[in-house]
This record gives sequence, C-alpha cells and structure tokens, in this order.
Amino acid sequence: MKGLYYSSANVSERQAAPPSLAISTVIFALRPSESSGRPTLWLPLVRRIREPFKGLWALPGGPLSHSESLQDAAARNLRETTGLAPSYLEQLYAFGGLHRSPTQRVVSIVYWALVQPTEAALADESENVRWFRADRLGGLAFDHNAIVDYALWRLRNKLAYGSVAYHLLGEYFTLAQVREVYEAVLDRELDPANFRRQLKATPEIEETGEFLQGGKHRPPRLYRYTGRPGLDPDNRSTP
Amino acid sequence: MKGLYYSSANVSERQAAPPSLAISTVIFALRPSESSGRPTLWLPLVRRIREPFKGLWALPGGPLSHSESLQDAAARNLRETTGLAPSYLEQLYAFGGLHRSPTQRVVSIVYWALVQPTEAALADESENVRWFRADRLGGLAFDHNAIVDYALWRLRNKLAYGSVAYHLLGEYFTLAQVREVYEAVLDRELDPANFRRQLKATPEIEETGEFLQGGKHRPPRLYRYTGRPGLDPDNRSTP
DNA sequence: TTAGTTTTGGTCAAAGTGACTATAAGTAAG
DNA sequence: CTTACTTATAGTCACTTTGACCAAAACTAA
Repeated sequence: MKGLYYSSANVSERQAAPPSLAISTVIFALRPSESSGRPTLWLPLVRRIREPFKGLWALPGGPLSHSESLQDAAARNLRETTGLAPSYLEQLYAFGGLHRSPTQRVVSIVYWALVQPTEAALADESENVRWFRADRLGGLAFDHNAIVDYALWRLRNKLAYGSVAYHLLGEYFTLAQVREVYEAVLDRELDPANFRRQLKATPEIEETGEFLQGGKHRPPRLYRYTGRPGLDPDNRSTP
Repeated sequence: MKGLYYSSANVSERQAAPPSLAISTVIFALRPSESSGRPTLWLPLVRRIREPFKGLWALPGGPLSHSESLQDAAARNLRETTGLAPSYLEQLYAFGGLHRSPTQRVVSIVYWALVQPTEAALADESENVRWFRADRLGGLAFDHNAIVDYALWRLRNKLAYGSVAYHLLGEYFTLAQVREVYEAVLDRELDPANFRRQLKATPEIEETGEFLQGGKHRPPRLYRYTGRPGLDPDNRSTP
C-alpha cells in the first residue's frame, strides 16, 4: 500500500502551489452481522502509516495519476486495497475545505462503490486493511467520518430511487434478499407483502424459472435485475 | 477577467506534474424570452481570450486559490464575471477526463448557481461576458456543452424534489410565477389548478396578506418561501 | 401428521394524481 | 354601465398508489 496522499516535494518552497489532488473511495458491501446474522453494511478502511493521523483508519485513496481518469483512479483504489472489482461506482463529492489536512491543502474527489457479496467474501484483509461495520466506525482520519456519513446518506437516497440495491447482491436473488438490503440500509423493517408488490411492479426485475433450494422453508423464486446503471456524466456515453 | 485556467509555467519540464485544478460555475437565471415574453432560462458565458479555444464561449471559471474553499471560489467566479451574488450555490460534479483540454490535464470542479431575476436584470455584460438562452448555446469551449447539459438535468431533478424553484424568483412571488418556472425548466405545460393544489400542500410556502397589483386581471396572492436550502456536505453545518 | 416458518396472493381504506368543471375578481372594449 | 375576456381559485370525480392487515401455499423439522 502506497502513501495515501500526494505530498509535494517541498511545500515551503512554493507557498502559492496549487492544492494537491487526491482520490478516495467509500466501498460498501453486505456481510452477515456477527450477532443477528442478518446482512449489514460493511466497508474497508486502511491504516495510516505516516503522519498526519498516523495509526488511525482512513478511506482508501491516493494521488491522481497523470494518465488515468477520476473513475479509473477510484477503481484502482478499490482493486489495490481490496482486490475487488466494483459492481457500481459513482462519484460522491469533491471535498475541498481549507483545513481537512493539518499539513497541507488537499482536495479529495471521493467516489463510492458497491461490491457484490460473493466477491466481498474473498476480499483481501491484512494488518493495514480491515473491514468495519458502517454503523460502528471509530474516529477516522481527516474528515472521513463526515464523508462516510454523506456516502450513507447518498446510498439511502439512491436506494429509494430504486436502481442500486441489486448491485449489493449477486446476479440471482430472492425478493426477500432485496428486502433485507433495504432493511439494512434504511435501518427499519418493511412489510414483506407490500415490498414484494412494489418490486413486482418494476419492469427491470425479471422473474426466472429458478428457485433457491436448501432453505428451511418454502423455496423462494429467484429474480434477476435487467436495468442499467445511472446517468452520471462519466457513464453517459455507455448505452 | 483573468485567464480561465491555471497554466503551470512549464508543462514540458515536469511530465509527472499533478493535473491542474480549476473551478467553473454554471449560473442560471430567469429572463423573459424576446419572442413569447415568458420566462426562460439564461446563463452567462465568457469569451476565451487565449488558446485553447480562443474566441469561443466558455463557462466562467478559474484556478482555485490556495486560501479559499471550493464554494468560495465558485462564488468568486460568479461575482467577478457577473457582479452577482447567488441565491443558491451547489456543487455539480468534478470533471476529470483525460482530454478535456488539448494542452494540459485539467480537473474542473463545477458548481451551479441560481440568481434571482431582480439581480440578474442588472448583471454585468460586456464584450467578453454575455448571457445566452440555455437552450440556444452554440458550440462551447472544452466539454462545456456536456457540463451545461448535466447542470440542466440536475436542475430539472432538483425542481421535482421541490426546494429550488424559489431561488429563481424574488422573495415574494405568485403561484403562477412558480408554475412558469416549472414550465420553463421542464419545458411542458402544467395544469394551473393541480399545480396550485400541490404547492398549497407544501408547508414551506407561506401565504402572505399581499397581492400583486398592476396586472390586467384578477390580482393574485403573493407567497413567500420559508424552507432552507439543501444538505450538501458544504452546507451541512449551517443551521 | 402436525407444528412452525417463509413465500405468495389478496382485500380494504386512506391518500395522492390527472383531467376537468365552475365560480370569483379583476381589466378592457363597446 | 354592461359585456366580453382573462386569470385566480375552488371543487369534483375516477383512477392509482400506499400502508395495514389477512390468508392460503409450500416447504422443513419434529
């Protein structure tokens, strides 16, 4: 793992140097809670190995390389820290407050990503990379707590719009699994019958002939999501 | 008007130099159409006075000064090009494609703003600053056409959410004026009675005792908007 | 066979929406 | 002064959506 933020060689040399530019990524995945066993939101953090905030946990990130787009840099963050490929990746916000870092002026363009649980299960973890429950983070480095809060807010909003929950699941899923995603993200219980009625009314959810076997009760039908991701400027040309 | 984009002294000297960082702003205001007289969306552009794209029109923008936040820089853009203060200012997106500028790698953090018509009427205009109808822009410099398109898309979306139309109007307004804003932005006609019913159901719109005098017909009641702006990361701490 | 659990389909009332009609209140023309 | 015209405002009605709830279907485990 390389240094998190680009540090220009000699800050004192050029007072009027432009703010340095970094890319960070908030990566969400679903994992079963240790206590209840129900799916909950987790995200990977990396430990700071240098000042400032040495030893604290922070979002994966790094400088923007000269030859990669913003989204490519975010995908590289993801791959380098967790070894995973995202099923969803979207720009979150550019954070540019004056005092985000005590040592230098840093503008961070932050992305947020969703990864599917099959992948998330075999994600890299090490001394300096660890997954945390999204609702039980400690105090993070920089303004990263506020960034995660905003990413959670955005996730909740996008969920209501309706195109994003499926990227936290595998290719095939039951309607009850989708409901569990909603319940985990929104943190409230939903009526199974009503929730199912709404999903069945959305044309992007396609009924398959398969059923999930091996459960303890009536085998639920498996569905598939056929909608395409959003309409970001970055994703607009992909039809 | 200073140069639009920060140009590092010697690009060839440092191939690995970080991409330069610029702030641009899409500024919307309502002006009566010359033809129909009904309000339409306009925005100010500045003429490029140097290469690349010399002579073409572009969004107001400039480098990010070391001592100002992103939002401050956007507000300064606005003040310097039009002399106006925004009634609404929000981050739009960070554009970082590799080939946005033919001469150097530029990452632009773009804001969008709304100004009230009373102010917009006395906006500065000059040889190098001119207002254009948002639906009749020519070919702009860089990727600025795509940026304006995305800003329009965002404006239309925020309109539906319901907190943003009033920032295009003065402090007092009639419900028909709000409807005209919606019709101008969404580009379709709305039923006056139904539209009025919905507005009267939103608690942020407060009925005043005043009426708009001087019209040709029955004087409409004036209303006032009492809601607070959004929940951007930048605006979150302001209660 | 029976109890227990989840899936799945349905009802019902309340709330919201779109199309439309009607009245109120002003100006402008004769 | 009266009438035509225009906009503001209120209300109706059918249709859809939503939340709360009930019940049958289909499987496992005892």
